[in-house]
Amino acid sequence: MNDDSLDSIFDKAASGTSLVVKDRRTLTIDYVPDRLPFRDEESKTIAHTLSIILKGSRPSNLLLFGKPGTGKTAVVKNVLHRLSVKGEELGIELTVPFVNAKSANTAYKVLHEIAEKMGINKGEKKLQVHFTGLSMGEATDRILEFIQRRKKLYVILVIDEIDSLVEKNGDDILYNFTRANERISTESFISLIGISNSLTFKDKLDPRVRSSLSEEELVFNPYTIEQLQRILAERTLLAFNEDVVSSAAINLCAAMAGREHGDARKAIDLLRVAAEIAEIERTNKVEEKHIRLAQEKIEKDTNYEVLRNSTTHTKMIMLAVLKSRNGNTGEVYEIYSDICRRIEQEPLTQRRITQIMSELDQLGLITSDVISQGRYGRSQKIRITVPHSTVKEALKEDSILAGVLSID
DNA sequence: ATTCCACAGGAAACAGTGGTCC
DNA sequence: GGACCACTGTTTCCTGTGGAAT
Repeated sequence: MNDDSLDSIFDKAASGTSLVVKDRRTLTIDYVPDRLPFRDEESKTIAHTLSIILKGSRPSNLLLFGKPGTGKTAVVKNVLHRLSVKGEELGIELTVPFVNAKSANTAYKVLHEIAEKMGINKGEKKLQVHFTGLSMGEATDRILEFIQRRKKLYVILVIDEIDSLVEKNGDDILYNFTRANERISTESFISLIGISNSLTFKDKLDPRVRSSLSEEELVFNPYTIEQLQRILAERTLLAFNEDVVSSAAINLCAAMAGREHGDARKAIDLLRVAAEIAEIERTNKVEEKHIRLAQEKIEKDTNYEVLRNSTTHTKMIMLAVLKSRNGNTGEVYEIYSDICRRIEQEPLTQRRITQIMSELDQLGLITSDVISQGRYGRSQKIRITVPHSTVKEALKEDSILAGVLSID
């Protein structure tokens, strides 16, 4: 590629023009305001439940279930956006803090995030919830005190990925919030919307929390391939220049994402990466081959990034699995310990290694089958599921491990 | 039927860090 | 400045497990 073409690429980037994409943002966000992600029934049910708040001024809680990419979050954001507008028109003071429990991955962080979103931390110093230093009880008290003092404030607290919060931290925080209204003596109140990827998470809840939290429940089924096609067609209209994306490409994209639990987010991501590939090729069409290349690229990039950003010990375990002959837990641990010795690092305990391996399994970087060898014990047969070249490439970037890799 | 192996994985505790409160 | 708090990563201790060997 000569300098002229490089210049023209930068010029185009600076002017924002592209042969393919006209609005890149609509391919990177989950939710486009005022466009329901083809979940009319679900949207109406949620709106109906929340309308109680406007009409009758009393709290109501709601639980939503569904696999990732089934539009739960988008629907809630959409409905809440409209509710806020309506509330404003009616002169009702409404606040809708939205917390993702996967990024705020401890109970305390959730409280901190709520305080941030509600603007508590910008107000009176005595009520602020700093990101550490307070007890859980004190942090909860401050939030409730803030709500109490506002006399008539309706809070609709949305906790996304609520199952991951409960799994890691128990349901204490949910207990506190579902009971909070008993402690508020003014007209203010809190309603709770929980969004969960797992249907079974309710079983882990205290019965009192379960009964008040699941006043209303809604299950989001995976999108069908036809629905995915409609979603993609609509995004294509918003994001791409006219006649850029072939209908065959949209169909393939929908079919690929449909195979994996009807994940709309994945479908849109696939389209975005395909568009990037088409742009690099400097064509003005996104076709089936771009979708297939995008699928490969996404898989490779994700694995590579996960590995590259892992700790040195995690990388050493991957290397040990790579080097092991039969992939038994014992053998892998021995090889790992040997690598540690060679680079003069203290090995972690076998218990910790088991834990890291189960994390790698969840990430899909390795798989393990339990095999029983009778009197010779039970073990796991561990295999790497990503191309070995990807693993080596990612490991090479670690200065500590580069030496070990070059010897072998 | 019992023993025994080589683990898996839960629970609790600990160390170190970084923070607030009084 | 000492008491207290939460978080992350780890270790220690312990119980449970499937099936070949005895």
